[in-house]
Amino acid sequence: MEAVQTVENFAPRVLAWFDVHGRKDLPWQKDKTPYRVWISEIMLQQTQVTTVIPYYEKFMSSFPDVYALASAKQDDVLAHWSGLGYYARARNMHKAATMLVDEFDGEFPKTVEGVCELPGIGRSTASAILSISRGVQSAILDGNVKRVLARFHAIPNWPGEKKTENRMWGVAESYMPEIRCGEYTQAMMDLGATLCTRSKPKCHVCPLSEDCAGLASGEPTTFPISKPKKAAKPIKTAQFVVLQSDGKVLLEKRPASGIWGGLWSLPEFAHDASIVLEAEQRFQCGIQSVMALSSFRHTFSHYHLDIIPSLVTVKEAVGVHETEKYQWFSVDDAFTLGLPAPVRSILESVEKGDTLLL
DNA sequence: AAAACGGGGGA
DNA sequence: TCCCCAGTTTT
Repeated sequence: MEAVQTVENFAPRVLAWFDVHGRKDLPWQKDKTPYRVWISEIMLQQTQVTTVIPYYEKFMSSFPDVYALASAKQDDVLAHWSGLGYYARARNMHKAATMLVDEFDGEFPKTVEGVCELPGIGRSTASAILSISRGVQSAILDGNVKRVLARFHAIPNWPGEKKTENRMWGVAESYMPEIRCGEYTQAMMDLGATLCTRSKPKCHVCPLSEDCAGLASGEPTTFPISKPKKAAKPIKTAQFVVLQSDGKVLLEKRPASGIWGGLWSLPEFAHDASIVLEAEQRFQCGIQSVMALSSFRHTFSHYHLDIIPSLVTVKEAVGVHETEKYQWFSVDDAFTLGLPAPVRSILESVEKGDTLLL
């Protein structure tokens, strides 16, 4: 037995389902002019159907056509948008209306490329408008369609990846039928919004369930796979001490490998260590004063380091012997060495005298 | 708390 | 070309 010829059967099944279960009496489905469909698509990008309906009705009665919208005050347009969010889209829409009137003679462009020239309209929205209002054979790829296709093919990649998205565009176009284009677009949106939902999809009544790879996998909701999370970086904390004596600061040479390998850094203390106790113990010297410097976060590729720097002055450098590992430098000389960026920054603040408190 | 959403705009 | 953003809902 041959596998089901999906490309042949996909759209007919979706359309047959739509004929029975699809929504056909929404306000923007009455008089499907490009203008009315356009406004609905922009509103629906960000809000559920039930919320959009009253906004749409009011918007249409105030701005019944592109000329009314183009000649409206931006404030008035924004007032009609108030509560929908993403106000840049209202501004884009208003701008697009003036462009349509001034440059397109009030007529919507006939091609996807042309419609995409308008601000706020990209490939998917352009295809939605043209297929629904004019029957143009051009596929959409909004969140609903991405979910349906990702499940149907058990696509193992995140749709946010350009490569994956491009492949999905190819699939979407390949399923776009030659006839009933507008209804097919509507049907795919309805399928995603009412059946193939993010959680608890109603696979048992889905017209595509028979050869849905996502369902076959047993875990359809794992598709589309979610954004790869960049393993929340651990946060480490350390105290960095600028030990200062006689105008010089003590630097510590880092081991050749690992973080900041071979660079000159500042002595580090555990975040909960007492500066005074720790410094006297490690360096056998009398502390004269301790001043806090501003704490800040340094981020590595794999963790955050919260740095708590302080400026510690000692009476004499006695007890702090210079070794391979520890050496005294004037701040000016220190700047000529290889220093980790945060250490350089701490020394700069010391040089400027940016201490916080005694 | 984090991801999703569709397109714009800056790196 | 890639990445981040807006502003709200959903998970």
